[in-house]
Amino acid sequence: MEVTKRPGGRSARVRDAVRNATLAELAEHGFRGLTVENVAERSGVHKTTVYRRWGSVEGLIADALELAAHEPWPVPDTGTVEGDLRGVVELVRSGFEDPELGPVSSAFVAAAMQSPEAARALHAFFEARHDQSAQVVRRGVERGELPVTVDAREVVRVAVAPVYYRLFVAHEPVSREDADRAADAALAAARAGVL
Amino acid sequence: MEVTKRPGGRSARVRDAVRNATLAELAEHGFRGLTVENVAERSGVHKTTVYRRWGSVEGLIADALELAAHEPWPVPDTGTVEGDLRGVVELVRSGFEDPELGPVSSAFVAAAMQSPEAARALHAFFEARHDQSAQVVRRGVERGELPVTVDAREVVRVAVAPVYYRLFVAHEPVSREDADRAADAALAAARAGVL
DNA sequence: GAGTTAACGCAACTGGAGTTGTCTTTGGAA
DNA sequence: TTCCAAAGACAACTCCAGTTGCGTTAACTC
Repeated sequence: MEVTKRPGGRSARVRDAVRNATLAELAEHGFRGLTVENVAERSGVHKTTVYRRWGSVEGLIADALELAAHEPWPVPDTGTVEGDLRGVVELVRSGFEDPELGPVSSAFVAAAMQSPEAARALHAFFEARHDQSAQVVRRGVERGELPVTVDAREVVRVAVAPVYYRLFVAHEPVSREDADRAADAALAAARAGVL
Repeated sequence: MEVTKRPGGRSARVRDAVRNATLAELAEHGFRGLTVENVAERSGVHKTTVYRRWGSVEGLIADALELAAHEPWPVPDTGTVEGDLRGVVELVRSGFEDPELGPVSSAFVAAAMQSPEAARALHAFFEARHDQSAQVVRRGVERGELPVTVDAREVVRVAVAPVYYRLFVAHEPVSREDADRAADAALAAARAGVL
């Protein structure tokens, strides 16, 4: 994306300013409170510029999302699949509890439900996340803790799904125990050979 | 909710007209395309009235959601837990593929992410759904297919979660096989005693 | 069946999101 | 250095979601 003919200097500064402003606004006011005008004012960039380059709030979010997708994320390494997978799920859960990251992450999910552009960006984001997280499952297979037939990415999906389901669909609280149980369930299914 | 001092006659007609118009608009244009003005015009009710009684688009959705929560839904009865749980998950999956129900259901999920009011309504909705669906698990326990210690509602959650996760979070397609696998995974975990 | 008032209809208004046309700045190439 | 075009700034405008004040209708009460 972003086929800019002038990547240097002012354009780059503007882009960074807008991205940072987007994240800051998102953290403060969430997706509902995100407006192009506020982002423009906060970044010091004129609103017409933001409209022309990003088009809308969804565009802003899609752009910020691409940034986030490239950021590395700390895959746990406790020595056992149980510990690692629990760690991954707990990382997800606690991320949404964080007053800084929580609103931003939630905004991403919300935006993707309304904008195909943001949906594509979020899809790519999770594609990357699944790949990274699947590592803990693959290590488990290498250690002989899991059958070689397991679909590592699918195990990750099944493990984290209940957390997202509770948060964004059923709108129930998610405790640490809930997260652990979800990880354990995915693991049990993998051991039983259904994943 | 809805402490109406004049539940009869005109007020009731207005309420029904608006509810139906909301569902119709939702089915046609989805959550993004839902506006108070369109609902007002379609229902033949003046927009001021809609604004005063429902407040906003989210209010309209929350109201429609309460209706949906009370509607019974066909819990499968195939004779085995496998069949029943697969049936439940497949019912969820196919529901979102349905050109009629799909957009409406998706709109509910989307609205709940932006409005506490809709979130509460959706929470109640899933509370009811979980209760009804848990029946298939309880029957499995009675038949001796599952240990008596299982948390029936939790099994349901883990079973359907991957479908919602794929659809609304990771934005991946969900095949029938994916749905079956999710049901099987929850079942395997239940048999292993982790749910 | 007459009075009361909750609920609805109507029209005019407000505010802010998004657009358009034009001028100015500046990055990059010759 | 010079030049040109891409990208940004600015102001003025459009348009529509949401509001307000007031008149009208029709449920409920006695």
